[in-house]
Amino acid sequence: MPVSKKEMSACPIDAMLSVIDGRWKGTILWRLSDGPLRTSELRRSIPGITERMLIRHLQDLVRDGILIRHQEDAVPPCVRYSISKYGWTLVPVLETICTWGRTHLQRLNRGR
Amino acid sequence: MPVSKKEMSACPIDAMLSVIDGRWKGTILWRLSDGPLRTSELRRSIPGITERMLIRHLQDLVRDGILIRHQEDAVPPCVRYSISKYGWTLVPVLETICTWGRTHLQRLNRGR
DNA sequence: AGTTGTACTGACAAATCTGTCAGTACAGAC
DNA sequence: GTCTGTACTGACAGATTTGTCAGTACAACT
Repeated sequence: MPVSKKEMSACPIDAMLSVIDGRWKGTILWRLSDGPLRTSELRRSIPGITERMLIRHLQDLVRDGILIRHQEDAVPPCVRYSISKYGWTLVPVLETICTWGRTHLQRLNRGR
Repeated sequence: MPVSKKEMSACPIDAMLSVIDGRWKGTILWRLSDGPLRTSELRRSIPGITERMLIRHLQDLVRDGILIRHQEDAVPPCVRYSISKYGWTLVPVLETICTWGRTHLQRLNRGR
């Protein structure tokens, strides 16, 4: 049995979660849904994230086909990330998740 | 900065994922969406899960208000879990996740 | 009398994920 | 000539999650 869901079960729920699961992936996609950003712009727009984690998550998302990496061959390097056509199919799902999450947060706050 | 999303950020996406995140939680909810089950029935219906993990996840889900634990005081003990009214608001979200996950799995299979 | 089944807990090992730190190569600013 | 910024990699520590194993108390069955 796989220890992690990332090792890919045939369960569609697990398959979906393996794509957005990661401490910062939701936030990254959220930022990029307003338009493409450079690596350093993303880093500055997400308080608390480290460069290392940002790049690891970006690579995951590119590998899964959600993001596209545009590199302009220049010095200093200039890399821009954008949501792919396929990635856009994920955005409405994130919005559904977000809507439920918002009511959940309200429920938690009412609870005390 | 929290190491884990479980420590509760204000991000609605993270809040939602913290509820269903866990190696087997999706599967547990999936099984229970067909109706209440006893602990041991759940365990037998989910191949690969251990009793320890099942119980840990069940307790999380009860704590989050998603499941209800019905105990009949009898020997041997008889405990049944069902999805709460609040938990049912989560089910359509899981279905959305599942739908996307299914197309994602198809895409992965076409890719080789 | 020994085994099985029920629903759980506690202690701990193993796997995985996240964060920290140093280092790369080059350009432009000071 | 030193410092800053760019986009990354590699090695490793620390945290978190998952899995393994033993143990509980009682009843029913053989």
